[in-house]
Amino acid sequence: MVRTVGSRGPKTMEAIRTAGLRLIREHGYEAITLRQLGQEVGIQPGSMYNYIQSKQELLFILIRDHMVALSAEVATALEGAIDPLDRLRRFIRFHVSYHIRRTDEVFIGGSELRSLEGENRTAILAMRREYERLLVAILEDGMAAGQFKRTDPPVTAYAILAMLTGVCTWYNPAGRMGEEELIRLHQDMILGGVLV
Amino acid sequence: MVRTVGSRGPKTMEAIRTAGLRLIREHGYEAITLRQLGQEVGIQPGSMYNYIQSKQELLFILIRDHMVALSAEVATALEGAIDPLDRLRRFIRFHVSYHIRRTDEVFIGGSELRSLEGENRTAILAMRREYERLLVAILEDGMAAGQFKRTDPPVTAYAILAMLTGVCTWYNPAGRMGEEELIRLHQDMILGGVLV
Amino acid sequence: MVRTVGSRGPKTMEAIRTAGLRLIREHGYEAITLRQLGQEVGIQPGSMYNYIQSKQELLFILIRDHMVALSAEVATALEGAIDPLDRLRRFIRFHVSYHIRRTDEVFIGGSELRSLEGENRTAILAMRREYERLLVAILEDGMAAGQFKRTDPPVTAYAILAMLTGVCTWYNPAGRMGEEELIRLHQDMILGGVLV
Amino acid sequence: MVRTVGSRGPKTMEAIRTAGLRLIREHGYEAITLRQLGQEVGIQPGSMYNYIQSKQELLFILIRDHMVALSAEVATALEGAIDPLDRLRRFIRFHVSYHIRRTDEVFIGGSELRSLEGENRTAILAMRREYERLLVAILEDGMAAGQFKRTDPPVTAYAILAMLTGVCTWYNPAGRMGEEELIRLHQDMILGGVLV
DNA sequence: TATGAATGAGGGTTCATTCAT
DNA sequence: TATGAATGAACCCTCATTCAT
Repeated sequence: MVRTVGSRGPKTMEAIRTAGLRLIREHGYEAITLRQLGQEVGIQPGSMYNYIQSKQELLFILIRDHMVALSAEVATALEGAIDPLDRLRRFIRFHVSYHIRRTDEVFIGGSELRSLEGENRTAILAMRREYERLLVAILEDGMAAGQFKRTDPPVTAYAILAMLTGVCTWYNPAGRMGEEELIRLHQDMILGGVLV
Repeated sequence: MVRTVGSRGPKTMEAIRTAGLRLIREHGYEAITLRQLGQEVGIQPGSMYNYIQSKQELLFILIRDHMVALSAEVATALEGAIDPLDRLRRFIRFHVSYHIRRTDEVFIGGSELRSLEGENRTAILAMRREYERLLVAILEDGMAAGQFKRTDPPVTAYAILAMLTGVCTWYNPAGRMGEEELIRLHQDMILGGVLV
Repeated sequence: MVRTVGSRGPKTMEAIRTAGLRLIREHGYEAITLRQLGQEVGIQPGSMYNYIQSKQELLFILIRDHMVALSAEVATALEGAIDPLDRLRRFIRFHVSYHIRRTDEVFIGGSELRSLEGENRTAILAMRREYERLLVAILEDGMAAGQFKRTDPPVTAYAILAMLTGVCTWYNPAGRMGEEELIRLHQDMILGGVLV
Repeated sequence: MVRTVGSRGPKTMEAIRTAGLRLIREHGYEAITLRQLGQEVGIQPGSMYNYIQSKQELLFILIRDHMVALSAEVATALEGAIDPLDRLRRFIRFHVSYHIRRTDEVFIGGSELRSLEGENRTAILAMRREYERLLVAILEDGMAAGQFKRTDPPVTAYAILAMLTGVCTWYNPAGRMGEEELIRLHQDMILGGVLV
């Protein structure tokens, strides 16, 4: 759709990233072709190789950059907070906020993991585990402090992450629910459940 | 790997389904080839066309049959229950149980929706909406009865479904947590949250 | 269209011939499939092999039978005629008449010759040459008798045959010109040309 | 056979056309494969798609270009001639001459029409009708002028065209009859018939 | 005789990738 | 940097043919 014809230099790489994110999100990594991508960007397929080494590398870059940003931003979001309950609230706020801001990256980062090969996959999985560990640690701390019910922390973390990450698949920013309300709803659900 | 050599007739169709589910789950619909599938089943790729009309149709059949089963079984699971709280507990139990029993179908049913074309996609989306409506209705009833907190029912339903459906991506039946415990954990989380 | 479902025995062979003629004429030998043919006849493709040895053999049979009939009938048509002019008139009458009665055979006999392999092709070509020789002989006799202009007999024969055979590609029996008139027109053209 | 190794750019397209004409003429459109064609041209089958959109389009291009040339050249051939008899002589001369110069195009243009799909076929048929109309008009004019016998002009035109077009199937330029003699023979046959 | 399932070869076409210009 | 032409592998799918039942 958006076709930056004749884009040159650094702008081209940016155009490749943007178009790549959108196309892969929409059709999946295996389903898209470098021809499609080139057309979207406004260059010939062969020219793509001035910017990327391979289709696989493009996927890796997109996911890795997203994971790097996620790690950096979550650190900022939790900065200074010590109380487990406070940290959990902040974690939820950050995660939801990030996931509706960068829907494409997040979605791809989950669904296209299986298309990553060898070391690429290993590297990303390590970063994911690190991120998950943050939540597990919060839960453990909260349980130790007697604030949270005693459960299996990793499993509870997975359940929570599944719920929080889900927003990137169905949340519509133009819909009737605003970001703030969405965050509250998730904080309430996770902290207190549905019961009155 | 498992090669049902010389499988004939109806057995072959069943072998195609089983191998198809596993392969698509593992590599994705776009990534697998009918050669792979044929090899797994123990027949030539062309012979597949005695059972399916196209690769696309195979995907559709796999997802559709899963949705049909899901609809039928959830009805049984909720049968006779009237109290919204009871219905919610049963819904969670059923959903979790089904999702760890039929991991492949469930995973594919979510991740490969985008590979369905035209009417195939429309048909499946309709069935999904119908299923989601069940949970929305339970939430609405419970709120009306004053049992559940007042929230946006569809959004809450999406959040809950995301959490429950997540089990198919990470739950390991051979791990230290049994099915019953997993169900309880989810019932507790959804009903009462993490707070003490 | 006409589907003789469950046809048995000798009727089946006849159905194969008829359907074969129509389909090959319409789409060409290479373009049709035994599946199409089977469907038209009302049997499975495999069952065809109870009647024919191969697709190639079917083509051969269809063309050969047509050539045999052509040879037999032209002999009858010329029987008793001695005068070259009389023979030529009869030849034209017969050729036109046969070619609008058995359009499919005739058309296939010309256009699908190149699809005949090895000996099959040789055999048919021999029969064709024999048939052409008839006309060449008539022309030679007529020239010797001073009735026809002196020209190259084989070339003239080819030219005449091209004109006469053409009717099977464009003549419409339901159109405004009847068979008798069509025959006269060709007799007149060939004998006297267009000039007054 | 002739392999223009390493042919680049426009030369390749020309090589595809030439080889295409020869192969299709020899084996028929349905019977040839892009692998064969590629080998003849000296490129991989897939590379063909830098020049054509599909096998079907190649056929269309070959036939269309021939029809365009035919139309253009016949106009030149008839230019300035008014007398119907003169026009008819010129038409015969041109048609025969063109048909023995471009045997492959002409043969394909007739025999592979049935392999053209949808609009492609419609377009070519329209061009053919236009060409045939030229001859019909000449005949009508000549009859009106009292020069030609009164007959059904379209049918007579078909008969003449069948004879004239036939040369492309049997004429051998290396044989004992030269082009000029061939033209004369057809002019004489059509104008005056075989009778003395 | 007829069927249904299978084979094995191959057909048109696509695509990531390369490279001379 | 960008292009256009090429490669080579593979993909989905079709088809003549075989054969146990």
